[in-house]
Formats: sequence, C-alpha cells, structure tokens
Amino acid sequence: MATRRSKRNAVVEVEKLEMTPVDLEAAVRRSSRSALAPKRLSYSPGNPTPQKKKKTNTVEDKNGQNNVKKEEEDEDDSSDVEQTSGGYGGLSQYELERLENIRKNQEFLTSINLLQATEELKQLTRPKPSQRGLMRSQAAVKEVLPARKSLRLQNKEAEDLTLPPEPRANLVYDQFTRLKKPPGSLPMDPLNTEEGSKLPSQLLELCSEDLKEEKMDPSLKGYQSALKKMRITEDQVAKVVKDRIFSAAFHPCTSSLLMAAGDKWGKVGLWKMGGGWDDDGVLLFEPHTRPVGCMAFSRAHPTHLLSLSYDGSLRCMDVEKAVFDDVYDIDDGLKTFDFLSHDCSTLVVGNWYGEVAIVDRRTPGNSHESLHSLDPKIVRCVNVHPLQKQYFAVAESHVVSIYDSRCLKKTKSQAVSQLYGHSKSISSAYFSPHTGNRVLTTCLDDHIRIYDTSEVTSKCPLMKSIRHDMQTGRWLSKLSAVWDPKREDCFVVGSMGRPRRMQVFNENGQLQHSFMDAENLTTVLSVTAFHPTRNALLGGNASGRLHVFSD
DNA sequence: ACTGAATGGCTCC
DNA sequence: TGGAGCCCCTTCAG
Repeated sequence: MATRRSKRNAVVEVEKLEMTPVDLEAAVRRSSRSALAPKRLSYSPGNPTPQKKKKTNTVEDKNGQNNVKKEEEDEDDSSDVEQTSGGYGGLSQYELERLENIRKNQEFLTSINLLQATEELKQLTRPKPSQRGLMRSQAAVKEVLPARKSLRLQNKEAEDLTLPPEPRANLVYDQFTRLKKPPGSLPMDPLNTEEGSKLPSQLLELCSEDLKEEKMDPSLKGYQSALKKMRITEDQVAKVVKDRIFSAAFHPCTSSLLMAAGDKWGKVGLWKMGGGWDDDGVLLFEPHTRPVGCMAFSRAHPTHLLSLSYDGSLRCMDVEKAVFDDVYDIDDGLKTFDFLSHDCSTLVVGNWYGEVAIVDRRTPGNSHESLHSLDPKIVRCVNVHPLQKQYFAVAESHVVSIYDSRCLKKTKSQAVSQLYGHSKSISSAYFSPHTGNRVLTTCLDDHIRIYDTSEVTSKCPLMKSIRHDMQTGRWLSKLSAVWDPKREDCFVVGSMGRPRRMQVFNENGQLQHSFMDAENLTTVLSVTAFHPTRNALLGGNASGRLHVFSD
C-alpha cells in the first residue's frame, strides 16, 4: 500500500477497491486526516498506530477552558484495524476473492462510506466566500491601480519623484499617495450605484423609524437558550466593504437589520440584510482614506452615523441631509471616540499621541474642543460611563485609567482610578452597559479581564481573568471583547479557534454559547457587535464581509 | 493549483 | 526614541 497520501484525491484511488471494507474505511479516515495535516507521519503496516501524537491546534490548547468542542478528527480510533495479510491460495481462488472484494467494496462505497467521504471532502474544501453584497458591481467600483514593480526590478533608471496630482473630491487615488478628503461636507454618493442616483428611500425610512424594545428574558438560562436559537444562513453574509473590516455597528432599528462597517481604506458600507436595493442591500461610501477605526450610530439621532479614521477625520453621516459632515479633524492619528452626553452632542476623542479631546458638535470646526494630554502617550480606546457621564475609561498602553472629564488638564491629567494587571498592550476597555459597575478589557497578553468598578473613585479590583488567544497576526484586525448592550453581564468576542466561531461569555468567565456554522462562518471574525435591542449578532472579517446570526 | 505580497502594529533592544 | 523582528492569521493577483 502506498505509504503517503499527499492529497485528498487519494481517497478514491482504485487500489482501494481491493481492500476489505474495514481497510477502506480506515484508509479514508487516514487520508482525510493527512489532508488536514499533510506533514503528519504516515502509517506503516507493521505499526498501525504510530506515535499517537495529540496534535490538536496548539492555539486551541492554549485556550483550554474556552473550548466547547474538542476536535474529533484527532481522536485516533483506527488502532485496532486489522491488516489483511496476503494468504491467497490458487489464482482462480484469488481472482474470485478479488472480484468478491471489489463487489463488496463497491457496495460499501455506495452505501455509507462514500457518502461519508464526500461529506468529509466538502468540509475540507473551503466553501466559496459569499458572493452577496459588493460583487456584481465590482467592475464599477474597481480601482485601477498601477502595477507596482520597482524600477530596479524593471532594470530602469530611477526617476525623480514627483508630487501626486492635485486632489479632487471623491476621486479615488492610488493607495500610496492618497490624500485626505477635502474638509467640509462630502455628498453621500454611493460608489456602487450609477452616478447621480439618489439614496434609496428605504434607507431614510429605516433610519428614522420609531425604536422598539423587545421584552427579553432576564435570566441567564433564558439568554443562553435565546443565543442557541440564533442562526446564520447564506443570505446573512455579504461583502459590505472592499477590504478588511476595522469597525462595525448595528443600527438600532428593529423592522430590518441595518448595519455599517468601516474598512482599511476609509470606506464605509451600509447593509440592509434581506436586500431592498442593488448589491443585495449594500451601499458603499468613502468618507475617509485610511482605516475607519471606530464608528457608532448616534443614540439621540439614529439618522446619524459617526465614523472616525486614522487619517485624522471624524465625520457624521447624515442620511436626511445625504452628506458626511465634518465633526472633528486633526492631521492624523485619530483612534477612538465615544459619546459623552446623553444627547450625543459632545464626544470624547482619543488619538495615537496620548491626547484626548472633548468635542462639542454644536460648535462646528475645531475651535471649541479642548485637548488634554494624558501621561502615557498612547490611547487605544475611550469609553464613557453609562450613568456617571463625567467618567470615561481610557485603554492606555498597560493600564486602564478612568478620568473625570471635568478635571482634565492640558497635560498629565490625574486619573480618578486605574485598573492594573495587564502585561501587554490593552486593545479595549468598556464599562458594562447598564450600571457601569464592571469594566471589560481585552489585552494582547491573551487575557480578557473584568474589573469591579462599582466604586469608581476607589481601588477597582480585578474580578475575573479569562484566557483567550489574541494573536491575530498581521492581516487580521485585533480582537475586542464587547458587551451585549441588552445585558449587564455578558459579552461577545471573536476567536482564532477552529472551527471559526464567535463566543459569548458571562462576567464570571463562563462560556454561554459558541456561534459556529460550517457553511457560513469560515473566517476569523475580529469585529463583533450585538444588536442593541434584538437577538442579533454581527461579525466582520478581513475581506469586508459581515456575518449575522439572528433569531 | 499554487505562490507571494500585502503601508498593521506591538514588543524588544 | 526608532528600527528590527515578529505574529503566522486572510485575500487577491499573477
């Protein structure tokens, strides 16, 4: 028997027709395994169970408690497979046996095993990504980028560098010379519809509908069973932006699910699940030119979507006026924002340089914001206390500081309280949605932590620390654990584990549910968010696709 | 079918 | 303080 099956096609080799059904079953299992992990040792006839190396995903193992389901394919169950030793008598006898074996095997294949093998193959072949969303009109949206090949490789003389062409509004530039969008309002012209076409009227209707709150079972058990009922189907995945998703949000409307996502090149996509207009209900805009690091619909004015970009601009999409208005603007390095006041007219905005600005939207332009330098020169996330609005948490490099917005100084503002225990950089810190009695942090030291902040001004103890793989590497957005806004005690986080999943935990670190789907969830969903009132959960991936689980 | 490149971002020195 | 080293994940173009 061939010792090494390099490829999955090996499964249906003709030679297997001569094996006994038991052999065949084992061979199928083996070859499917080798397709999963091609470098694994092959079996030798004399030693049917070579080093039973429990090589599950190391990442999984690190996660330990986070596992819901161990991967069965590594449970080696073929150890007792009998090896048929030659032992055939005369040739005619052999021929008879051979024919009989072939007949049996064909019977066997047509019964369970072939079905099983094709099932396994289906699992191994990566499903084609969803073709919904920005696919059909891709040609219209397509940016024509010059081929990038160095002059040296082309054996050409170096050219004098020339300045990029003068910027014109809404023109897409080469990624390497692109400039910021011009200041002032930008028209809300979708990139994926015909030029001059108006926004679909449904969009404004949805954005301005009366907000309803569904009655939810407050018990953890009831919540858990609600999560288990949530499903994802083919039409709940769509390409909403062109590139990797950096931020996403649910619109609070309930009659349909409306979402926004921001990508690496400053695009903002809106998606009404279930269609309604072209591209399966997707509208694509470009209010920024660099990653859209943070976005949120205004709670006070649901026709407003605020989006912030590394390019230094913070804009407000206004569906009524069909424009992207300027809210705040610096040269570059905006990182995070949150609403400060209940009416969403004031904001706290953080940048890469350790500065926090209080922005009042009622006074246009940059003149009325005040800039405060916090001590560590890094701000990755700001989040305002849901009740005591003067307090906001700042994820600094290795510590979360809680500041009082009334007591900020030009430099080195004193924190009201600090949360310690992080050994690497902190990606996010959020107050629990209803009381603010907890702060949820995500840290690159592979831990999600929950602090007790019921007494903001005194020492806030660490309540729970949950191990979770945060090593997303270069090409994925970082993970962030985010609260379910419908509850005080549960949050969702993406995962590196396979099969791909989103996980919901409670504040005690107990896994409530893992959202998985072999067909429709096949990539890492770094950006996650729960709907504010409905049982719906979104996850955004590195190719600009949003995935929705809902009931 | 396969390969290489991708302008992110943190940590360490 | 700034640059090298690293993470090892996904996607797309060639």
